[in-house]
Amino acid sequence: MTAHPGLGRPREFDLDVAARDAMNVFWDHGYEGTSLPDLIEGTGLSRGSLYKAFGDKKKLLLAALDLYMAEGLRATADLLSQPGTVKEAIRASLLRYAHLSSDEAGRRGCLVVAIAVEMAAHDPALAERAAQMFRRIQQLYVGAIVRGQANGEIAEGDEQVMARFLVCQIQGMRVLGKTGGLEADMVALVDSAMLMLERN
Amino acid sequence: MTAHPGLGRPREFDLDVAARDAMNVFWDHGYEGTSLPDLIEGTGLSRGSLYKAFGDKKKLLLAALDLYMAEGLRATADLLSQPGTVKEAIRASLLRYAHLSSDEAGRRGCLVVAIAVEMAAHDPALAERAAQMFRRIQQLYVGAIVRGQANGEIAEGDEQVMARFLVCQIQGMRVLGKTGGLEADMVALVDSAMLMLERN
DNA sequence: TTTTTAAGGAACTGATTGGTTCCTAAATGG
DNA sequence: CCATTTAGGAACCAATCAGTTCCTTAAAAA
Repeated sequence: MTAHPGLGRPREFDLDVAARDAMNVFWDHGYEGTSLPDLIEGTGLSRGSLYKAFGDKKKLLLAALDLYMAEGLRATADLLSQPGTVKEAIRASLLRYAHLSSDEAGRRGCLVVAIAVEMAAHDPALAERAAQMFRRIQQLYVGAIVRGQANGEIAEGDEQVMARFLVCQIQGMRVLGKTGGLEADMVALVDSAMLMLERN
Repeated sequence: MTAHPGLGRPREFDLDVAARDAMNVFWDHGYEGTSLPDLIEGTGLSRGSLYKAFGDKKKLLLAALDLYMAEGLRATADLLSQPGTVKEAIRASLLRYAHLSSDEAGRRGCLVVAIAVEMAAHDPALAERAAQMFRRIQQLYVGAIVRGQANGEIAEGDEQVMARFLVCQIQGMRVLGKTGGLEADMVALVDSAMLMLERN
């Protein structure tokens, strides 16, 4: 779907750009709340082009979701592999989520959370997609925690449970941020969660 | 609107029952995902009766939300005021949320979270309603934490931050539960969160 | 019984929904 | 230059949407 077969008129728009534009529309209005005219306006494409490129509305959401998840995972992975102590790296990644859960960004919320809350109960494929995202973030933190435990920075304990706990805290911040919280309050939540790594 | 003025034909259905029926519909399908026919089927009422009693779809959602929040707050308040140690009471209330975030109940999720995620960014009144719910749960936990600190059960520390932390953990569980988690995993999250009260 | 009030239901509105199907224009490979 | 293939857009589809209006029916108060 991505590579041009070489024959016939080539696509005049970028699939990734279109998916990203659609992502922003779904992000702001959810799935049911997004109409085809919304997507047309957001991408600047026509109905025909959109359907030819992505199939239908649901498949377009999946493409947008994959883009969103890949970028989110990359951002967290980058922060967790930063030089310095492991705890500093973990805190930095949590502070990013705190920032994303505050003020305007917080009000906008997280696309994965929005789709999980809106659609997971009715759409097993989307539920699995969201669960996969949560698991992957968890594994990123598992890696950091294991490193921290190895060098004595982080208390012993089930690394899966500790990582899952951080993921839970992150998703909680994203929900609380929907009603517009101050970043200072979110940072306090991060500091509370960091204590878990001290003593477990 | 609740009390019958005494003149004219009295209402043949119970407002609370109708609001509760509507609550279940919104709960399962969200706001945008709920159509008027859905509400008619769910309540067993007609369009005319529904609009005469509640005004419009949004006001019906508010009535349903108020019912949901009142019951949720009462359940948590009850568990927190149970005899025994304060920590046992807090744990019991968190275990209730863990149960509500597991398996089928988890997949169904929380109406307040659903509405907050779907509508808060676009509807300030609903955002405030959800924020109010989060604040009230937080204050319930503040009361318990202060009691626990007074008798030495719970570590010293900012009771508002500690309570907010628990609320954040609760909302996180409800998000994770949307993709269908095991209750044992949720209980492990509760135990992790309880550690916060030990040492802060 | 009469008057007053509102419940309940049916019919209808204009707008919009997601989705399909054309047709024309254009860019490629041969 | 020509044949092939697809992009892009316009017109159109049946279905459904939230919401309104009107009318009949029924219950209470006087």
